[in-house]
Amino acid sequence: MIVWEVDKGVVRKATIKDLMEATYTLLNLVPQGKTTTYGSLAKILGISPRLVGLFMKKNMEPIVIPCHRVVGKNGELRGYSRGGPRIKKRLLILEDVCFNNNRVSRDCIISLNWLLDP
DNA sequence: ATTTGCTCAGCTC
DNA sequence: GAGCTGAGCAAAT
Repeated sequence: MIVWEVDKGVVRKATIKDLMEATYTLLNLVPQGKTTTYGSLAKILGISPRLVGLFMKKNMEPIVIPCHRVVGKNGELRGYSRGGPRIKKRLLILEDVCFNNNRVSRDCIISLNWLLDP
């Protein structure tokens, strides 16, 4: 479990809520027409990929969080609680994300790691 | 292409 | 508390 710095050197463990907020913040960095993966987010946050999925499912704030821009590492859609993968794909196509064979094509997936590096 | 093992918060009982 | 369930992933087959 990662540590979460508050202020004045006060440090505590990251709560689930912290991690959820961090996840959503990172998600806001993903531009329209691109996607990222559960694993990539998880790696940055130091949590398991499953947990990222769990956050997406649990969160019930519809439009503000672009949950549909998170896909499996191989480009598979995985789940979508609001209407299933069909709807998820439809949303992505609406954003000009390229597909081949029900998978998001590689060049529409960004890792977010190299966005943070420089 | 398919199977296997790992992982961990939430949900149910 | 114990046991089951996933919006996942990587390695082995």
